[in-house]
Amino acid sequence: MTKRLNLKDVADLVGVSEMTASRALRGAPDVSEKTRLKVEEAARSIGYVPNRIAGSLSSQSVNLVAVVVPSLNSYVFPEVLSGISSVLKDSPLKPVVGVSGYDLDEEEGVIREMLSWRPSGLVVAGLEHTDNTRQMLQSAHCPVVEVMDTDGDPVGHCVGISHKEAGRAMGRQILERGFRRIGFIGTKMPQDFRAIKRLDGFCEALNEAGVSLLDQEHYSGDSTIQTGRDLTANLLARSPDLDCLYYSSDVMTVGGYMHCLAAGLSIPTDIALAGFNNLQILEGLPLSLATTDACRREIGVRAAEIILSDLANEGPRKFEQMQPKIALGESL
Amino acid sequence: MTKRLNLKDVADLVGVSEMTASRALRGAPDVSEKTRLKVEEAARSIGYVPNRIAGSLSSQSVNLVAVVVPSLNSYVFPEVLSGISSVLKDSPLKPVVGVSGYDLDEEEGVIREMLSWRPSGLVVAGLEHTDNTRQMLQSAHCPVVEVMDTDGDPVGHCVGISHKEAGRAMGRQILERGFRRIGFIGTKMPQDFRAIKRLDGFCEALNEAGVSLLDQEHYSGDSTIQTGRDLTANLLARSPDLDCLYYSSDVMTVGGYMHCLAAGLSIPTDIALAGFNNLQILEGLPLSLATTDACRREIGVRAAEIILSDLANEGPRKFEQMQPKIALGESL
DNA sequence: GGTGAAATTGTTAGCGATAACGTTTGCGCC
DNA sequence: GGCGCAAACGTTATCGCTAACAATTTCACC
Repeated sequence: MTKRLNLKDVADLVGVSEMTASRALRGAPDVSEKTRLKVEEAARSIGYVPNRIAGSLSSQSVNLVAVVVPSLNSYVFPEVLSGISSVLKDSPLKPVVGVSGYDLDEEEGVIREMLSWRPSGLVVAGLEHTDNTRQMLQSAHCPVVEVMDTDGDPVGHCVGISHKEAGRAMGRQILERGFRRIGFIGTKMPQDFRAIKRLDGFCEALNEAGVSLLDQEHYSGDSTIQTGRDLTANLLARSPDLDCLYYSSDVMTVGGYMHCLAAGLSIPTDIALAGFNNLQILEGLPLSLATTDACRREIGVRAAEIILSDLANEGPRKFEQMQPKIALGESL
Repeated sequence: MTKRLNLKDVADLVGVSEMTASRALRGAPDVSEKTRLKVEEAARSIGYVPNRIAGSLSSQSVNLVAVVVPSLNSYVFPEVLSGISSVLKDSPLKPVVGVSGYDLDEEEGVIREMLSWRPSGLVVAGLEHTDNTRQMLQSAHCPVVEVMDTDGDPVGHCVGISHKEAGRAMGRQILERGFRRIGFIGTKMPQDFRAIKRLDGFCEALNEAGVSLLDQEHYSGDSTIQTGRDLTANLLARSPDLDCLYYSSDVMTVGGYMHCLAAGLSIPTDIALAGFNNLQILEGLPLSLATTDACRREIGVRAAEIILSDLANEGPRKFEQMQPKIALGESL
């Protein structure tokens, strides 16, 4: 193991002060071109990597934006991330991801960990948090954006869609198409607040038309095609007279579709299917499945933009509600 | 905006020294239970979040493990991450993810950024790096594990599978089943080294039997079902006499399957399909598709274990080659 | 009560960089 | 040559915390 390199090593090699070396490497002004080149060359030659821990402590600024999401396996959040990254790419900031596992206590821990690095911004999925988390977000010395959901009481900025409204809209579409014997397949309730809200809105729409949910199935953990297929089989075995199924996620809907393919059910004649999110996996299927676009990428983009603008010029709290679009496809 | 809280605020509130407060909050020994409780209570009451930047600078240790992967959209790496996380969960270390976008220059930047935070360990996917990256990894003052691939010359520890061997094995299986008119669909070559290696091995196996690849299609960017479907359609239109297709990823294979469903082709009679990775999306399909399990989770687990053990007791460089298992399914 | 060792608390000195301000150098111009 | 200003470079203090060591308190036991 060789010596740990620091700025002094570079400075000494060139024969300048640490300050000059620091300025040169950061591209700060007040350094002659000649010196800058010498310093850069020296740093490269010995393989110096600046110590951002020291730099950040000294400058009281950290070029990171914390992003806390429930899961990376869900096909949903990578796209939000991608939106965030695309905006931050043109800034000095970098996203750092934390995963909360759909657990508010774990979220609290992850957010505490994140904030302990004093990031320049924090993006967190969802509006539901523990009291401690809310206090931390309140007193965080950086812009905070709560994303995905607008049905609730945000602590910081907020960008998302109304899941309740999304559920209601899909309910109306389904009714409008004449379906009346409707089932639901979704995540186990305590875990996914947005899925609950969609189901709430969905049921409201049905109730307004005097229709009620006939049957439902729940699961916990990440959504998978297999789960969707199995639960669809269960549900249809138990309630064979259902004519339409609403799923809390497209992944599950695809599973339902697979069940239908295997069981020889035709869609939407035998059974209609509708999901949520407008995930990429829907593209390329022989049948286009009904879904609601959750504006995931756009939410990420706006979240990052809000952080940048708040950092540039602290403005009032923003609350932006996007309008998710239903794609009816051929499955309704 | 309220005052930025620091350790002194907590210490003053309790009436102890910063050092005692620091020890209490870190759970360090040499603090009376009574004092510890008072300090913890005080910290909670004012909402103090420790500043890990300062802490890490002072203690010269950072409880982070950097993980650099090409993409988070690919369905592949989240599972490696999950393996890493499951192991680190029982340690003080936390994973931090960086995304290199299948670009070695970007990888260099991401790794430099990561190392500038002086992490306790670094996991990076792949053995191919720029010269600068290799130098950085060489002189990094933390354990480095290169994962996924064993066909090459690792700088640090290495855990993975031989993609060349995996390709060869699948080639043999395909030949053994009597297919001779074989096509390939994969990522554009410069981008994905492991896909190249699989194709190399695959072709070697064919050549040994006097068979050669009849046709192929390439794409760039992330693998999607749609792309798989489109390229399969293209390829079969151009070379209708193909009897078997090998894909560089299961996602693409699923796309191929979807094309067959839509085009009324029966598998494997009309056309046989084989992919790679053994992704979760294969589960629940009406037809089980041939694939090779890439041991993704297990690789993540071992990588994290190696970091922990290296940290505990610097040992010799490790090189671990896992044996991927072929699942023939019903598509060959 | 005095003693000594253990338990607990405090003090000092950095960690490696940068902000802020001070000093020197370069150089045009009278 | 000397003045004055700007560019280039250096010095000092500090960011918030912790390692290492010093000082104090506690307390069992004679």
